[in-house]
Amino acid sequence: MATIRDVAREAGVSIATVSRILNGSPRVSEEARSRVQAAADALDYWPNVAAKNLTTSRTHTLGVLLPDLYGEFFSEVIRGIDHTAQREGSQILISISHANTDTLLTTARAMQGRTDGLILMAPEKSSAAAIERIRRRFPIVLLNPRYHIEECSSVSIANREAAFAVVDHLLRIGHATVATITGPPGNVDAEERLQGYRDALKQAGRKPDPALEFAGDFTESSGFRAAIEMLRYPPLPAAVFAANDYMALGFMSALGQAGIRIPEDVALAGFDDIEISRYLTPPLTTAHVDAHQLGARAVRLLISKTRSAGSAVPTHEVLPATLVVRSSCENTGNRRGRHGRKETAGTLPLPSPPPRKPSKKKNGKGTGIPTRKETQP
Amino acid sequence: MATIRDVAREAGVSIATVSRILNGSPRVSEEARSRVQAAADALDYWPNVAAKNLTTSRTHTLGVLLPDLYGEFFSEVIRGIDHTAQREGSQILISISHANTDTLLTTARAMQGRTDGLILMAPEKSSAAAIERIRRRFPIVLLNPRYHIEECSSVSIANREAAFAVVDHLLRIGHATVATITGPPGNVDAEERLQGYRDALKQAGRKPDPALEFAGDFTESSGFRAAIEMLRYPPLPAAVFAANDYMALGFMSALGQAGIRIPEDVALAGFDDIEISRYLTPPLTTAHVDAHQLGARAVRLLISKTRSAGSAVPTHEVLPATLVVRSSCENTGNRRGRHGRKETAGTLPLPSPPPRKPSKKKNGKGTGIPTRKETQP
DNA sequence: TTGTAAGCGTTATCAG
DNA sequence: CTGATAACGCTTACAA
Repeated sequence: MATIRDVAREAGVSIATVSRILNGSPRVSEEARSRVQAAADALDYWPNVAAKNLTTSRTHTLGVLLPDLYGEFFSEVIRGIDHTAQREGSQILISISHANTDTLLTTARAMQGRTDGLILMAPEKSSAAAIERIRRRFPIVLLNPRYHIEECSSVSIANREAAFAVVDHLLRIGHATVATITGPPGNVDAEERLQGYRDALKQAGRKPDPALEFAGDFTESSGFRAAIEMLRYPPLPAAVFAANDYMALGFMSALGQAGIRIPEDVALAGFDDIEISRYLTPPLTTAHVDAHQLGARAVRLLISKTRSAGSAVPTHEVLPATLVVRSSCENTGNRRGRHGRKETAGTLPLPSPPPRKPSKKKNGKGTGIPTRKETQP
Repeated sequence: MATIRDVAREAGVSIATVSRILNGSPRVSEEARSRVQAAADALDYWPNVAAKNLTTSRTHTLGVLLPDLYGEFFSEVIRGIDHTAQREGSQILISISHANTDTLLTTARAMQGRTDGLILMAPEKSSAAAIERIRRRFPIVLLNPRYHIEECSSVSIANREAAFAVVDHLLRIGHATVATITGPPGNVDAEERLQGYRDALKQAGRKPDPALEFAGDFTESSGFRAAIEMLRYPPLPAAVFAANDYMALGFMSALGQAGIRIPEDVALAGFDDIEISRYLTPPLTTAHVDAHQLGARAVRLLISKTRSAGSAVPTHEVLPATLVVRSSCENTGNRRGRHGRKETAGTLPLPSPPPRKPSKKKNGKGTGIPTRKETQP
């Protein structure tokens, strides 16, 4: 492949001149400029980015270290990161699935010299030590985990507040007992959501009951298993708060098989508002998390950090989550009654179009939980 | 940050020795080894990867250029890529959303010197010219698009064959008319699936009817709109094949609102088998695509290509897709009859656990369409 | 076994 | 405005 030297020779100038021209330096003659451009085009010259990185010690690349996520949340976070990075003229070097502190460190090492900073999502508390070592070498922004490492900037989700809002809603509309299906132990999101659940109960004057806290791990199948567990020891709770939508999905599936109706027999709410939640039967009440925004914020924070060269004080942004009320949590007051779904007559009523996502308000730092009542999609 | 020179000074050896030791060269004295290790640890030395890339002209990094995908398919492809790359000791540099040929080229340029090869997914046919330029500089593997660029290795999905199998199934179980909701025009997957649909009709002795081909664009809302369109001009077709699951989802949602039942009033099938398809009411018949595998294959192909230094002939792998039959496409022979779902008695039957994914058979190159009949999840 | 020194492809600092 | 030339941090002959 052609190097800057080839271009210089072809254009009959020095490599310094080529470099200047190709980087848009102002003090160059029009004549040299056109000769160099022609030569570069003729040779189809692409600069070697690694070499450029080395001399400038700027890479215009952001490292992204994620746990082994999957599904929509994962994809939206990445999209948010990449879109924003692209707008800021940066690329992203991704690595997923750092199982443990060791691989986390290894991956971070592989970023040395190739990234200007790191976006790091490590929901396990045990990674704190590794993070401490990493942050001495890179500007970093922590994604999501709110167990504060005060020295690092972070952007996280108002898990506790939103979970509180969800459960509070269930209680307010009259559900007598509210159970929960938790996320994996040691996971910060899971713990914060559980805390929100408990706080809501307490505020309503009820004591959290361990028998109502079913262990899950954020997978559908764990929601499915939790349902089986509940069915084994009746009576069913009036309502269930699953710590994420996937578990709610598994829960619904199990109940469907057992012939139990939602919300008539059990009300249900989830967390995350994954795309399909609104399409379920019934549509799922949940807390909407703007994953795209989460990634976007992290990038902006990180980029501003790399610009101010470490002098800046760490910022902690908390993204609010929106309570989205759909029919899965209704209190029909009609437990074990007749069919909820009405029989349709022979005519074919035209449905209304699906609702759009909530407008993305830019009210960044608040932790207030906006509520939205959604009609049937 | 400490460089190799600092370590050398600290250990009292030359930088060459440090390099040798840190890269596990055999011919070094035990004494030097321990001194260097100690120095490296003390200084917390992390080698600069960009510099290493420059000297060795190997990066152990794979570039991944994707269109603006989202959702599970996207996330699974990336996971498949990253997992496999990690196992092969490589990292991935991702860039998504190359809207057009221009940005595609720009992004590829940013990879120069930083990646050993490129995995490229560009479902729009118009990118062919750009691909042609890129492949002169990098070993590349094309993901998915089967409009053959013979010179490039590729791994793609048996879109046509699987779509054929789906529609063929609908016809075989007795659905008189089968409509389709298509993907966006110009998209290779969409076109191949449409072709499979038409071929199945033809094989059954029917002429494809443009009035039964509804235009969609792979989004839920386009499925929703297609449903409205169908409702506007009765009668409904006996069955509908949506070119992906998201559109099937939107379709179901619209029909649910209109009080039309699936499969009693209209049978439905999708494509992709996204995670939630099995949890829908009713569970969705679809073609299972192993997105993770797709990514994994691409990585293996690319890595073997980088090793054999361009001498190898291009390989074209086609990943089969599995027809997954669930209840959304049943022929109840009971159109507009009574409720399909049986009323449940007072007892609570325990559901069976959710079905697992099909076992990932390693029967790579075939295009045969394995079929799987799935009981209710 | 170890050290010296020549690159790798750029940018950036000087003189001119 | 332009050209030498010294970095950048590392690997790797080639000598010793």
